[in-house]
Amino acid sequence: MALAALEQVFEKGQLIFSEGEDCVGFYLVLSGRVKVFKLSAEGKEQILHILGPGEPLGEVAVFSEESFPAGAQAMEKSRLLFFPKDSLVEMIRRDPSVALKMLGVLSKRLRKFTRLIEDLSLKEVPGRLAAYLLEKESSLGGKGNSFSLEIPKAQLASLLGTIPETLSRILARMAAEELIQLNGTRGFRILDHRGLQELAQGSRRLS
Amino acid sequence: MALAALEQVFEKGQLIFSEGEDCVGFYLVLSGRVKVFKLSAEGKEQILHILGPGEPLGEVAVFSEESFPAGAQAMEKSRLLFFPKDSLVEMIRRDPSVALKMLGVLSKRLRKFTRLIEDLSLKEVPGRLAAYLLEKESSLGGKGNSFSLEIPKAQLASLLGTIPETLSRILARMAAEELIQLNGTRGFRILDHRGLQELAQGSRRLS
DNA sequence: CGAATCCTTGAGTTCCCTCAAGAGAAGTGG
DNA sequence: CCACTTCTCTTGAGGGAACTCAAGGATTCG
Repeated sequence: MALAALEQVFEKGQLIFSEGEDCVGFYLVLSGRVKVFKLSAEGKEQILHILGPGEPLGEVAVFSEESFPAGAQAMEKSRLLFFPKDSLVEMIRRDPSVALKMLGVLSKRLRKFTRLIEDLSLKEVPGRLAAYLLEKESSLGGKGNSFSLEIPKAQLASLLGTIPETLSRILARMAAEELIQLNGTRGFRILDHRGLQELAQGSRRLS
Repeated sequence: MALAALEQVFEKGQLIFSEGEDCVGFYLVLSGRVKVFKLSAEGKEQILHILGPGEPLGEVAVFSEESFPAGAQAMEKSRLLFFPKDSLVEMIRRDPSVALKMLGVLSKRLRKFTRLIEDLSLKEVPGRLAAYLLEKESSLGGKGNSFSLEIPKAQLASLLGTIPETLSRILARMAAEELIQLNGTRGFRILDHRGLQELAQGSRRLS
């Protein structure tokens, strides 16, 4: 049997699937960026993750035989590869190492969620933001260099479990304390790594 | 090769492993109850899950080749079966269906975390509590029957991402609005299912 | 250049946490 | 069985972090 896989293109803002929908397969992101999110009754959004090229999407639903636990939407024009449910099971049967790989992916995701839960429950917004900035600096720029967010601030707020207004205020305070420097709308430079680290681990607070 | 597995007994309150420790294997709960948790810098605790007989513990660390992402502690005297890291990989090699089963377990856990994140980020404490009570009623008592918490309220608070004082106040308010009835320290009866459901989904608030 | 989106700032409110003290339950030992 | 300690839970007063609502400023895009 051939491993049927179908390439699909989603425009910016297009829904890939909604929470509660029946799962018929999973996706692999080829290009673009996709967000997975939850919505509250009042419409507030919590982003669970943002996926880029090479990352799988919707695998969870395949293994637990239920509907999608969250929605997914393209943040920009994106190409995805769709795998019908059965083909994954088939792939595992052919090559058991696929299973181990998949277990690794899920474990990593679980770890990421653990951290998000920790952040939401045990840290304040400045701490979450500090951690995010430090991580982005190292993955995008390199220590001491300036870097630029790849997502709008409203999306960042939703990723950090807050709202744009709060995010904006906290960035302003960080800048006032010379922890960071803001360049235009999305540009950043970290001035005080130590200070941000202390914020991230809760041993310091903004005044 | 024999599948080495070692039975271990942990007393109430005893640590099974700490966050950050190197993972040398995983456990299966035989009896008792075990909590998995995160601690903040100031000592506040967030319980990630409470595991009972038949549930695996610490699997995540096995697959992602890193240290434990959270700590684990016995909530009462518990017997656990310990499996060295390699034996799980070996089990999967012998019987690939083990991998599928494990994938199912991880998926379920991921789903649970998704809900916890949703709760922490998008719901208020009364909503989380209402959802918890409804779930416990159906798993312990049966609709309309009274039931009794199996954990101290302080632990419940930590599971819901709040503190005992807040929990206590909200229970009192729920009782005042005749949504629930409190019997002694741990006894409950749900009087108004509809009301609690509305609280849980955010379409109603306590006054 | 105009329209639309995104971002910032202000004022006010709410939820929940902190701190503190007392009431209740449970376990221990005399 | 009763005093004792200890643990758990409740209740009050106060404060702080973050949300809502509202409006103005900045960017981006067609």
